[in-house]
Amino acid sequence: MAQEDVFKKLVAHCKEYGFVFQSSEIYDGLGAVYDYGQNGVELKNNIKKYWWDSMVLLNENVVGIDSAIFMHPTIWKASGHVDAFSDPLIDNKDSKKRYRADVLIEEQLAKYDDKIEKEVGKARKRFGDSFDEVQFRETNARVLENQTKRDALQNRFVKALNDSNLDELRQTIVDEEIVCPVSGTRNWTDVRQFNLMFSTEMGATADGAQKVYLRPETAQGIFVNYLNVQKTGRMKIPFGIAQIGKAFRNEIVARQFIFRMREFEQMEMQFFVRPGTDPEWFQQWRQTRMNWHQALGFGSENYRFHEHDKLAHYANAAVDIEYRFPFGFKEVEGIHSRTDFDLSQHQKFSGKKIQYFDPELNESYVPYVIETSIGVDRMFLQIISAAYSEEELVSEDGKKDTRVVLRIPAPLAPVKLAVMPLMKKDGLPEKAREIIEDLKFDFNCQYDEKDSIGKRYRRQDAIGTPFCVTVDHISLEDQTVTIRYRDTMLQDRVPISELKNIIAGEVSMKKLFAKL
RNA sequence: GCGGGAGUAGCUCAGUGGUAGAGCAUCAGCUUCCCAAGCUGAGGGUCGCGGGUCCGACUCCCGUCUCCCGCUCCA
Repeated sequence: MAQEDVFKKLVAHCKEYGFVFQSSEIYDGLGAVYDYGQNGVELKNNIKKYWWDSMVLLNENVVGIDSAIFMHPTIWKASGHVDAFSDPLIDNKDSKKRYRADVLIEEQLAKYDDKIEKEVGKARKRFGDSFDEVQFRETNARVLENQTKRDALQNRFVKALNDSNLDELRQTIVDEEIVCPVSGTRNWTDVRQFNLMFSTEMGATADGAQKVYLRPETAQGIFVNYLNVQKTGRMKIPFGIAQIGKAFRNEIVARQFIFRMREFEQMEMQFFVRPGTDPEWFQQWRQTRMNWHQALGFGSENYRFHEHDKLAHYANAAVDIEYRFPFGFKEVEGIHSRTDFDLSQHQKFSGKKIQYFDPELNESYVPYVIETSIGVDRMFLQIISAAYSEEELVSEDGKKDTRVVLRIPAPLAPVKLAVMPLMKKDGLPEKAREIIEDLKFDFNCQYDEKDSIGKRYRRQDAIGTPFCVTVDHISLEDQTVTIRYRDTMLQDRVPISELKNIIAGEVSMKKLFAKL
């Protein structure tokens, strides 16, 4: 089966079995926004619990917070998002290629530099040791001509950027006769500004309102609370702050189902360390995080690290953990060494001292930060992708058959067990209800009496229920039931009184933590 | 945002200028009983939405929304 087909089936399966629906579907939907259904929300909550517990419960030096989505607008200036999240884009009408207008102009500046360096290089070769480079640069006609053009372009470019003058940016591209590298033409569209941050207004009256942004990442909520948590929690470096929350990005192109959404959820942990120890903590967290992923048992060969060669403005090291999705290896989690960039920026913009007094060193410093950042929705998609399988079965009498089963790790499964009477009579339904009454406070249970028992098993397979408990006539005599396992389809007969223990052992998060 | 393709029942799809179909799924009843597809019956669609042409539009035209593929972007 082709991989795209697998992906299509996944999307269909997610809808058909109540995992993921398109947002506002009865109104034709809303682009790149999705809702989680009755089973999806359970799986999602379990993923968050797996992460949260592995961070906050398992590490005594990691604590959690829940910061607001709205934050002071200056935070986004300090973080660099106001500048970096808004790109002026221009399309070439012939090649249909899109470029960042500022990048095109920067490349043009580089071309002037190349021309100048070429002249200088030629002269150096010609004159050898006696070459006076400074004088050459100041006097050579060709160098001066290019330098003048370059400076003029530079000034014009900076002014246009500062004024956010998009027409001027376009005119600059036209005047410089910049061509599309693909089509070679100068048939450009207008320059348009894409702001990747959503904004709204706070304050009821129009004149008193201030522009606020929906956070494009949860990290800043942690940084601006660094002092609060460190002081009130009496935290000693190294320590971490974890947070799970929604973030919003107005993506130009948001596609591939829930892989890239405009409203998404992040699970982030910022780990504050002594400057200079950041490389070793970076190594440690990258391994810890990989272990967390692989503990789910989907096969280590399906994961890999992807080292960044191009680093974001705040980072001195960055690596992604990628999973082999049906559409290729894609990022699920990022581990970034963010240096002291964020805390220093907030120190600068807020005017508050954000430092840690290290008693061992007897000095104060701005801590360095190692960030682990994972998308809940991507993790959800990763698990569904990994868990989805179509199996060919051959029954005892040789009949061929297929089943669709979600092999979700039991601790993450939306429904832990289904209890069903073998037949809808003779008191079996009542007995089944009785069992559910006893277990429903411990596990998410489902009752089903409709259709044949085999069909009911398949329905549970399709949503990844790890255990099916069946009540038959023997149950009424000796208080035992059969428990059928999703992955093997095998059954055991066990006393009803032991059900709780058996299932609890299998669905506990401890089962996963044991592998960390 | 550009180019290409698509949108008919919960799902997969058929249909075609003349009152909307199938299979599966759902629900009710019966039957069998430990691995889907037994019998009987029922519900469910203003054919993505809006406009136009026409006596008449699911079908033709225009617009729009959404999805898929490619480009582009990705902290």
